[in-house]
Amino acid sequence: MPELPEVETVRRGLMQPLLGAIIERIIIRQSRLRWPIPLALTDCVPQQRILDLQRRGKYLLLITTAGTLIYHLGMSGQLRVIAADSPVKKHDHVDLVFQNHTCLRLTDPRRFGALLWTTAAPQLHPLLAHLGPEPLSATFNAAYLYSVLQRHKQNCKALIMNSKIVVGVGNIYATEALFHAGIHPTRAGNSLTKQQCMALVTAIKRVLKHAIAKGGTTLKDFIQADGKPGYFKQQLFVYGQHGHPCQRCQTLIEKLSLNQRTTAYCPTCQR
DNA sequence: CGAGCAACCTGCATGC
DNA sequence: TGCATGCAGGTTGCTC
Repeated sequence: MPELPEVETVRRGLMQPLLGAIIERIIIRQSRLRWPIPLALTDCVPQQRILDLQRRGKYLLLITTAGTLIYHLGMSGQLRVIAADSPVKKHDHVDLVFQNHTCLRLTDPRRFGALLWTTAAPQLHPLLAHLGPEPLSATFNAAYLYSVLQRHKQNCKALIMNSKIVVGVGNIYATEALFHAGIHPTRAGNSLTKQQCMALVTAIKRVLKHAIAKGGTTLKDFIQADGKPGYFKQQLFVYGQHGHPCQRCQTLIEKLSLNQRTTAYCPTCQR
């Protein structure tokens, strides 16, 4: 489900209901996600207060008095704040129950998501320690991207989706950003000029900011914390548009499989 | 070390 | 209607 804009949308939606809430207990119905959910959570989280809600890449960090809960939504994860006694449906794997009788419910049919715990600074956690810069930060700029891409001959789409290079850019937004930058997805990283890296950085930032402003992209099941869909889908130029005319030049959008992911592009606009 | 790709899961659309 | 197939927003970790 989520790329960076969707996770950021979820974070913003959860801020108001969760900040300051005190955890009463955690209910783990299915611990087998991407990694096993640490059962120690049962003892660690009761009585802890939620101090902050942060995001690093696609990871959502629930900072509590005693440590940090690290959520990842994988492909199909959803987080919603609902009444603690709401009926439990299939794939409702974890409830973080609060003293005010609400709960943060994690639902994840495909179970590619994760819920982990650390008492250290979260950025030191093995999953977060080697992540690249945030795409919306000043650290992610043309000079940086050019210097990194110079060292790789892999196709540029795989490189911008590599979280060691830059976090948060998944299949939808990588596809869209390459269109807006006029770069063909199969181009080798080390073949891009400085100007193209500049265009790509600009396009990534623009697409992500725009998607956040629209509340993310709802394809199938993504919903915001308040249960509403995201509205970015209407702004997609190439993702899912193969067979349709390019909005810029009318050439039919094509698709190919790259790094085991479907990639759409305009053969005229992207070179 | 980099690059390619299998694997982890379930649900859904499609075609026979 | 039923069944097989392929595809889906992510990421790690195995091979070569």
